[in-house]
This record gives sequence, structure tokens and C-alpha cells, in this order.
Amino acid sequence: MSLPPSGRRVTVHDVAARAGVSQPTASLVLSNHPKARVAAATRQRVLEAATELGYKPNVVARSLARRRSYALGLIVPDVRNPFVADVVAGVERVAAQAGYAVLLCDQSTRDVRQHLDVLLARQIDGVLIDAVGGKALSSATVGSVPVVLMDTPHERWPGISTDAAAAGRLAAEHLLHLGHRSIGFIGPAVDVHAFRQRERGFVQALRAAGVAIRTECWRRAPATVTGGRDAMRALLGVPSRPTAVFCANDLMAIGALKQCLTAGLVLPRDLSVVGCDDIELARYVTPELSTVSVPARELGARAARLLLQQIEQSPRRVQQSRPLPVHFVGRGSSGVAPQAVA
Amino acid sequence: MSLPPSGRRVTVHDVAARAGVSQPTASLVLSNHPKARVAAATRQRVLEAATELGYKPNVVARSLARRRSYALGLIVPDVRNPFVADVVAGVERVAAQAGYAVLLCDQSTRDVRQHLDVLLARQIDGVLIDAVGGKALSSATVGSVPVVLMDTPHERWPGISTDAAAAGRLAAEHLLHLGHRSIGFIGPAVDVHAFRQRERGFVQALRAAGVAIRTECWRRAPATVTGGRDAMRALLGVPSRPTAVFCANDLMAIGALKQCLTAGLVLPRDLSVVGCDDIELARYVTPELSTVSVPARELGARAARLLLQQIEQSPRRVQQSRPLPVHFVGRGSSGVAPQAVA
DNA sequence: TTGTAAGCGTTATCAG
DNA sequence: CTGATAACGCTTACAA
Repeated sequence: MSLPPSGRRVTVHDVAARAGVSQPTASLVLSNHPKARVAAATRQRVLEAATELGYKPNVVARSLARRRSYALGLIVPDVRNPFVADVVAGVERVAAQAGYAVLLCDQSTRDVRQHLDVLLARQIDGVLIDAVGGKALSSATVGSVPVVLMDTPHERWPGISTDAAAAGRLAAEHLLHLGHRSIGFIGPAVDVHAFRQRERGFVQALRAAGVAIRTECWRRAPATVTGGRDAMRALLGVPSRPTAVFCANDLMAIGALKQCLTAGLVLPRDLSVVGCDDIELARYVTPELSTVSVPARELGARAARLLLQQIEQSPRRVQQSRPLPVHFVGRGSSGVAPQAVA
Repeated sequence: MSLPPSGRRVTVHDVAARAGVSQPTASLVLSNHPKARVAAATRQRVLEAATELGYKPNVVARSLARRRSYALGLIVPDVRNPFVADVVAGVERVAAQAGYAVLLCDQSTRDVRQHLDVLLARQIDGVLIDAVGGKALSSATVGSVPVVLMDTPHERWPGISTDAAAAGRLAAEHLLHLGHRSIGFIGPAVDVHAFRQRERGFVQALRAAGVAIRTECWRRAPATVTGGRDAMRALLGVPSRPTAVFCANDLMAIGALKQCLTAGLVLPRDLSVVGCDDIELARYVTPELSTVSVPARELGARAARLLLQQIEQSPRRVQQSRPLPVHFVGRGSSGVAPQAVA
């Protein structure tokens, strides 16, 4: 029946030959171009030939000719952070449904610039960058490929953000409402916008309430579980320790929580801990983590959609969308402040 | 100084022109081919021209010509599972260092076959598939591209696995050693080799010890936190419930643990729970989760290396490597069996 | 050592 | 409606 061309993969050429049409004609019907004006009979023959031969288009060749790769770059800080994994999942879904491949780039491997170089060389149609440090972008060169930033507002490129300042504020208001006045903070030193804003929003709300910032209760640590744990260990050592601590993300908060338990504290009686992100596991630690819920998946999905829109209706002006709303989720790790504060 | 070709990206052609050499010559030095015999002076000129123009190679064009894309496909069940995220991180690192891009494919989006079709059309140089159900592979067609499977032994393709049977066995031995005789299990129904083997190893060890399998204590649920939670809820309802439960992964175990606490049990006094994977957060739940440590990152890294090896020294015979060792980690969620068992 | 010519598999632009 | 012909940007013989 079919003539499997020895060895080689079957190309449009083979299909055309078998259907008895010219190669470009075959191409026309196979890439079912909207304005493909081709006789029904011919189209039929071509399609038959294609299925008979088991024709699969070569996307690389197509990319070269069309100067479109139908691939997206996705640069993230660290896939192993559950929040980031959610973002990735959101991106992947939207991209796949639109027929785009996702090239995953983890910053633990190379820095943003290097990743961008690689991605550009691969002719990706657009790039998504999640939570990158401010400086890393300034020197970045992307030519004319669309970029969409996640949680990193930038004058040059559009982006989708979550309402990080509100997240900090909500955490502060919650703690203030519970009567806390001696409050600590644990966050990373990196220059990542979302983290800074979370901190800012937190600080501003405290200030607005007339609560003094105790600098000795402000701790910097990597945004990881162990970072949170270590920072909390240090924090528990300061004289007249705070009655509540806000951590810049849930991983840190979970580490901090654990450290408290290890130190024999009873939560939230002795100390309130509040996180940020609301990763799935936040409600599975003990006590359950009070936190600010941030829509990670949605962040990824929206960013991906925005990018696709940029790519496909290219020179359209992009209206800056408002940040995705966050909301506080009260659980067991936070409670009313101890009455007696020296 | 430089002549930035209007609009267009700069190509080898531009570089050649500027250096006053033929285009293929420029290509030769730029793709620094090992056997590129080209005069030092010429090479120099070409390189200068390249940097002056800011030349970046077009990987798509190169891929078409070389019939090699320097890209890998990575198909995973769900990036949001921390174990999987670790695997992904391992793969990404190795691939990036070797100059390969990683196309991430999540099975929550499409099934394996569909992902494979897309990947093949993109001319990827190889595919990594993690923990796929047995049937999904049988119908898969990949032509001649190398495939490496993770935790999914298969007659047709090489792979790297973790010692899943040992994992189950270790969990069983631990519980038996603690005196448990009435033991339950929570695992997914899916036909994924690693899960099956964990269960098998567990069952065999129990049988070997003469412990009867109580089928009413054998629960199927999705391999997620909520799956584990729901299964445990059901399990707590059975008459004369088991004194210990093994969960096929840590997510399920964490869900199960939580359900126990919610139900007012005191662990490990009332019930012992053991997980499998040893994700980072296992030691941050309360009580800390006893589990079997499985080297996720290493699994990903090894698989990636094996795949690269297959790609680069293609027809070399692949020696099947032995499974990656696992080890038991005793923590607070498991303890000696209650003396009195009706 | 270098340049010429051909090709990788598609798509796009034209005449016929 | 169809079929040459020419790109797309790079690699790779093979001559010069």
C-alpha cells in the first residue's frame, strides 16, 4: 500500500509525489491555511496520501520558514518552590492548549541573562519571567520578542502581578487586630519586587497603626524552609521577643513554625506566625498556617495568555491590568496577643 | 562602526560580508567545528565581525541543517507534586549544562501520546518520561528518537528507576519491627510502576512475616494530599482499625496524618503513619513524617545523563543500571504498636 | 585554506 | 486553482 520512504521521515515532498501534485500544493493543504484555495478533489488526495504515509510536519522547518517557533520561554526562580510549581502549571496549561511548547529555565542553573540568550537563539516567540531581581532585567536584551513579567512591574515590559502590598497589609492588619504590637518579620534579602512589596505593605500598615518597627526583629534569610527556620531560631534569641512574626512566604513560615515547636513554644499562645502564598501544604502543618492566599496558578495562566495575545496581535497596545487580588486566610498559627507585654 | 542590518537579525551572511569572507567560511569558524581548518587571521576577522555586529546564531536554522534540535522533551505526571518538581530540577540542571533545552510537558494537560506527537514534530533529540502508566507506552510511537524512562521499567527502552520494592519493604519492616500486626495501606489506583512496586514490596514483606492483609484496610485514592486525607477518613471508620498505615507517597501521608489529627487521634500513640519519597516538607509536619527517602533529584539527573549519552553516542549498547537505593527515615509519625489489640 | 553549490523541510510569492 | 521558483539561516561536501 503505502510507500514508506526508506529511513527518512516522510516529508511534504513525499506526500505530494504520492498524491500526484506539486510539493507547495501539498504544503498548502497540509498546513490548512485559511485562504487555501485548492480543489476539493486535490485536497482529498493529498490528505489521503498524508495519512497513508503517516506524515508528521517538521516543526523546525516550519519555524524557519515562518520565523515563528511556537515556543515560549519560561524563566523561574526555582521549580521546587511549590508556589512556583503552581505558576509553571498554569503557564504550561495555557501554552499547551494554544499549541505552544514551553522551554523551562530554572535560575538555579543559569542567570536570567544567560537563559535569555539561549532562548533568543532558539527563536522563541515570547518569554515569561517570574519574580526576577530588578537589576537582572536592566541589562537584558531581547530584541523585539515579547516579554511578560510575573510579579515584577517594569517600565519596559508588560506583566501580571499579584497584589503583594495588599498581602503585606492584610497580614499586618490581621496581627494588629489580634492585639499584637511587638511584631517581627522574616524575608529574603533579594531584590525581588513581590517580596519587597509584601514587606512594604506590611511595614506601612504597622506604621499607620503607630506600631514601631523593631529592627532587631527584622530578619533576612533565603526564601526557603530552612531559611525560615534559621531566621526564627535567631529571632527567638532576641531579648523580649516579638509576639508575632510575618514571613514573606509560606516556605519560610513553615520553617519558622517548626522552629518554634522545636523550641517548645506553644502556638499561637506564645507566638503568632503568618505566611504568604497559601501553598497547598500550608493547611497541613500544625498548627495550620495563617497566610495570605495568592493565586499562583492564575498568575501563570494570565501571564501566559497576555503573552500569547502580545505575540498574536502583536503591535496592539497593552493595557496594564490591575494586580490579582489576594485574601487573608486565618488558620491556627495566629491568635490574640498575650495580655502581658512587660 | 558596525552596520546593524536594518531590522533583520544579523546572520552569518552579514558577518561573512563584513569580514570579507564567504558565508560558509564564516559559518565554519562560528560553529567552531573541531576540524575547522581555517587561517588564524581569517578566523580572527570573522570573530571580530561577529562580535561587532552582535551575531547570535539561529538555533532553528542550525537544527534544520544538522537535523538535531538540542532539545529534550520531559513528560511528567504533575509538576506540582514536590517529588516531581525535584525530578524536573535534576533534569533541567543536567540538560542546561549540556546545552540542551527542556520542553516541559505535564500530563495534566495532554496524555503521553499527544505530548509525544508534539515533541516528535519538534524534532527533539530525546525524551524523558517520568512515571507513566504502563498502557500509555504500548501504543506510543517515537520512531528512532531515544527515550529514557524514569521509574518505569520497560522492555523497549532504557530507564533509571528507584528501588520502589525496597521502599515498600523498608516501610513494612519498620512497622513490623515496632510490633504492628494490623496494618493498612493507602495508594493510588493508577497503573504506575513505582507505586505498584512500593505496594508489592510492602505486601510481600508483610506476608513474609506472616501478617494477614486486611483488604478492608487497603484504600485507593488519588496520589495527592486530599486523596490521602479522604482515604484516611474512610480508614478510620472501619471496625477495629489498623494500628499502622503505609501511604504510597508523602503527599498522601501528609493528608492522612492531618486527617488523624482532625479526628482527635494522638500520633503515633493511636496510629502510626509512614510515607514514601521524603519530600522536604515531610519533616515539617507534626508529627514529623516517618518515610522512605527516595532520591528524586538524582533520579532526574541520572536519567538526563543517560539520555544524553544515548543521543550523543547513539548506537552504543546501554547497560541497564541498578535501581537507585532508598533508605528509611524514622521520624515521629510512627511508633510502637499499642499493646492491646482485642 | 577558502569559495561554490547543494540541501535541510517548510512556507510564500508569484506567474501560468 | 495549480505549479515553478525563491526564500528561511545554517551546515556540509566538494572543488578550486
